[in-house]
Amino acid sequence: MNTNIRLTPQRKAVLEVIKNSNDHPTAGDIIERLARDGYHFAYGTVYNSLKYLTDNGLIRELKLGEGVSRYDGNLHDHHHLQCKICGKIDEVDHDISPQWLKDIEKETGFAIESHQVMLKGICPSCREGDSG
Amino acid sequence: MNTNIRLTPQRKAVLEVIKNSNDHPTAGDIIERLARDGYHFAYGTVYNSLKYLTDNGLIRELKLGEGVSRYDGNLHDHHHLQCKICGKIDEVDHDISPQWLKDIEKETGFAIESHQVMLKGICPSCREGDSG
DNA sequence: CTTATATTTAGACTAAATCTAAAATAAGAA
DNA sequence: TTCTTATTTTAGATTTAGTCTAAATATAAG
Ligand SMILES: [Mn+2]
Ligand SMILES: [Mn+2]
Ligand SMILES: [Zn+2]
Ligand SMILES: [Zn+2]
Repeated sequence: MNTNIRLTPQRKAVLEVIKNSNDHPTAGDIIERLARDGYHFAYGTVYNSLKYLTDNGLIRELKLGEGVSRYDGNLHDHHHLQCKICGKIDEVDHDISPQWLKDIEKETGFAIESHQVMLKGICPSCREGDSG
Repeated sequence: MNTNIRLTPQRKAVLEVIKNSNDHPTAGDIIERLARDGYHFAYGTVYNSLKYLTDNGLIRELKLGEGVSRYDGNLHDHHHLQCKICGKIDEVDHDISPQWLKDIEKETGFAIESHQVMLKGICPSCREGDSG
């Protein structure tokens, strides 16, 4: 981990946008929000900044299986729950049992370094008036 | 679920390739293997077939956060473990606690329909002679 | 100030997947 | 069978997310 983090104006602006969002924005969302704030950075710069901030632990990159990366300013360990209908992403603070992970390590011989639980379902507002 | 499944020669060939693979191939891998077997289908046909087979429950589509879909002929509920170094994908039969899911439903109000645990780590053969 | 290193920029490029419109195939009715 | 309709395949264009490149700019070190 790099102790000497260099926050250029571009990186700072990207970080701010993410810290001020709680909807796990994509790179595209972030570029839009930057533009709304008057910042017009090159696409490559935004992607480089996202990589830099992720590599330095200031944000988290989420790959929820949509084919797009999302970014998260919430650094606590948590999982995500996405609504199949409206796409809304909710957070889950419960973590899975450490024993479960140990059992899998024993069984597979892998050294597990990270795990992510991706849950899909129907959110409360989409459940209202559903026909299923 | 559709009870009237129509297996065209193209769909049948794609299904065969997946059933004969245990490495969770991508669409690209599948096209390569089809070519090796003498089949030269249009890209669109292979993608359409994969969608058709997935929608009809004959195969599973996996999105492990690589930006590519993989396909799985193993229809039993299971999770996946990928090596950060060589990319190998292993299967995990342990399932997470149903109570854990119920707790999350109660807390979030979501009706959970599916869940996938994605584990990352270092596989046994990549661990041999590691310097970390 | 001068040189080396790091970063940004615009735009070309890539890879995976989807879309389109025509051609081919299969199914159903007479 | 023949006519008609629905489904599927095909080749190639298009889309989307992201990476790469090389020049320009900014920062740091001597
Ligand atoms: Mn989150
Ligand atoms: Mn599997
Ligand atoms: Zn919803
Ligand atoms: Zn490995």
